[in-house]
Amino acid sequence: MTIVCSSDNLKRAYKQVKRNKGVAGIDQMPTGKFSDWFIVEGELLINDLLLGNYEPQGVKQVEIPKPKGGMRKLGIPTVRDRIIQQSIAQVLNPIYEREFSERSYGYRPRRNAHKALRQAVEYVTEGREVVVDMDMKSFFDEVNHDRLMYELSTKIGDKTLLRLIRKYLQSGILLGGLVSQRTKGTPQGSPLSPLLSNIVLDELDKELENRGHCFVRFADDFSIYVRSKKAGERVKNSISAFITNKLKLKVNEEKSAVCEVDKTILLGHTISKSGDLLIAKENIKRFKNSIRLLTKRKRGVSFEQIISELNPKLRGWFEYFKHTKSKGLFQNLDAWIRRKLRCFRIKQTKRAITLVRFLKKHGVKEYQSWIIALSGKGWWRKSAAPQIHQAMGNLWFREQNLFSLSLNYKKLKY
DNA sequence: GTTTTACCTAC
RNA sequence: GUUGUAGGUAAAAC
Repeated sequence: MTIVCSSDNLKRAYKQVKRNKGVAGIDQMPTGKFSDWFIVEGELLINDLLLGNYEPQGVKQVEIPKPKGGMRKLGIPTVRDRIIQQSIAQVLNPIYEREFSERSYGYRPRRNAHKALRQAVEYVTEGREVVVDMDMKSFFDEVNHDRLMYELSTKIGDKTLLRLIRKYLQSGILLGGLVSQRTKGTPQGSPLSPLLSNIVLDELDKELENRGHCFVRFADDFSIYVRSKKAGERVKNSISAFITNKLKLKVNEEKSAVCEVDKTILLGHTISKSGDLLIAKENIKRFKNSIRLLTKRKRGVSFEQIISELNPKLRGWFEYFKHTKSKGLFQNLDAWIRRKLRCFRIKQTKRAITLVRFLKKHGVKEYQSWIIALSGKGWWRKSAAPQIHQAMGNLWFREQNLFSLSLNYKKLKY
């Protein structure tokens, strides 16, 4: 079988699974222990795979909270199955990558949300200011195994490999088959499922292309850009019909809508009619909450520690949203973060005398220090006082190496 | 060149 | 007995 013929493929798969640092599956074998196990049992495993006798192990069910509320059910395969699936994915990927649509951006090498957004912005600047947002209803639950297997058999000649994939489908490890059907929601978490979802939805891409639509797709979320509301409704209805009748998938009618481009969210962004990217409100709220969590006073955590925890977060968030038009927002957020940190720092002093000593050390007059220290204001009110600003100015934060959203934003523009 | 860490998005 | 997969970005270390 192609996936295990070269030991290099298996090794690469193992490295990838190990790098992801996932937890152990139901057999309790952690990623790090697999190589030891493989030395002893590997030959048997490969033999089973070659003969088509291999049976997948069960999945571990875990629920994690979704960022937008609700829970997401995950089905975590054992490390062994993750490695096998990963090696299958490594073989299938190059085969399918060649023929996938240019407008499909999720789960693919050299493609990402930014490229999808850039394409969407281009559509908008061409005057397509109405967007048809389509949402699939529990996509993985609805995938028809026979359709998928047929599609795979047109590209994959290896019968043993096809049988193995079918086993994964049937055992509910891959797309949530019988095992998960009685529960609500779909377990995800298999290395192969993103690729398979692209294979299933490639048919949709091809149809949209044939009809000449301007669209972007990221996983099961896709948006079609049109010039008028009327055209939008028409497109929505006919694509909806195509999805239910031809693809045998379900459309979530409640979450699918035709609306003005600046009233919908795509990949965490909103696009204005002038073609500017803006950060979606929900994402700003979520971001501020996570900063709040970090700057909540924790026992025995130093100021430097907080900054070093804050920086990667700020940088990561900035990296994702740096292409947006956010000069003012970034400035406001910077100011808000600095105030949070001032508040955190003066809270650390606890007593008035310690606060006075701290302020004096940072160049505030003794008399002024006492005024603020003895004022009845709470910490958050105090943190905005001029004395506090004098002791911990914007420049001071730069010396502490606090990442600045607005400074980095300026840096990329000029 | 290799490794690690952190962050973001989608499911 | 508590966090999966894929893609991406940055930083650090050797």
